[in-house]
Amino acid sequence: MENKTTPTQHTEMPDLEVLFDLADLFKVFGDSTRLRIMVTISENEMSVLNIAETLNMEQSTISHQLRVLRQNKLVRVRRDGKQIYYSLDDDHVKKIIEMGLDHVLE
Amino acid sequence: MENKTTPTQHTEMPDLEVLFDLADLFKVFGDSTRLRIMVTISENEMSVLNIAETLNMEQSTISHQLRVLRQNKLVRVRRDGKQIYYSLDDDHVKKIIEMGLDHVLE
DNA sequence: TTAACATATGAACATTTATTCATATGTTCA
DNA sequence: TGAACATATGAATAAATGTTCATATGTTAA
Repeated sequence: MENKTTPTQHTEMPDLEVLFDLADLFKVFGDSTRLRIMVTISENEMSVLNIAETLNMEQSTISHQLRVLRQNKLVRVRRDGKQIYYSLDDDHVKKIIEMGLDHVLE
Repeated sequence: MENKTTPTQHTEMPDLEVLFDLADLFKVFGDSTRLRIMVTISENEMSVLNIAETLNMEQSTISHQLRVLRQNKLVRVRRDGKQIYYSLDDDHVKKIIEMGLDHVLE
């Protein structure tokens, strides 16, 4: 637990480039399809087709968005035969989503 | 072949509408100008012009983005004479940014 | 090898969105 | 009241982005 009474605690301002990267990260979370994918694979890994069926969306759409998630290192990939299974990369990702949910649901 | 075996229920999947709201929230964080504004006013409230000067951007740009932040209840507003002072709404907002920073900086 | 399936990708299109310019609204003080 | 200042806003523009369609790549089994 943190004590909020510290009077003059200044967090350093992150420099410009970091803030651009941060914006890019949040941009990835700022699309409902990607969010739904992340939530869908947050507990168990899933194949691309399985995700597409679950969300009732085109395989192509899911694949495109999975690439975005991959490029941002938010998902893990595992190939098994013809299928490719995706899962959330780490609990960090889940935490970010939950943090946002807290704000939305309040 | 739509026979989906019941998944092991861990956390409940947030319903569709909540995920849309969540995406909208992250969308707000997914712009570097808005992020810079939020970081800038995270410690001390600031007038619009002051923010614009600090970030070296047009007053109009800042004002437009402040409206977005206002509409999403991420900032607090206080008028004092001609000036209008903005500050971050609560520590929740700061937490979300810090959580994202953790991921970006790792 | 070929057929069937699973996934990825490029191009086109439509939609969203951030910024700028010009101007409106609102406030203070002479 | 009017001038000067601070902020907000509408319209226009340009850039970014998500989805779809068609097709390519990659894998397995016959």
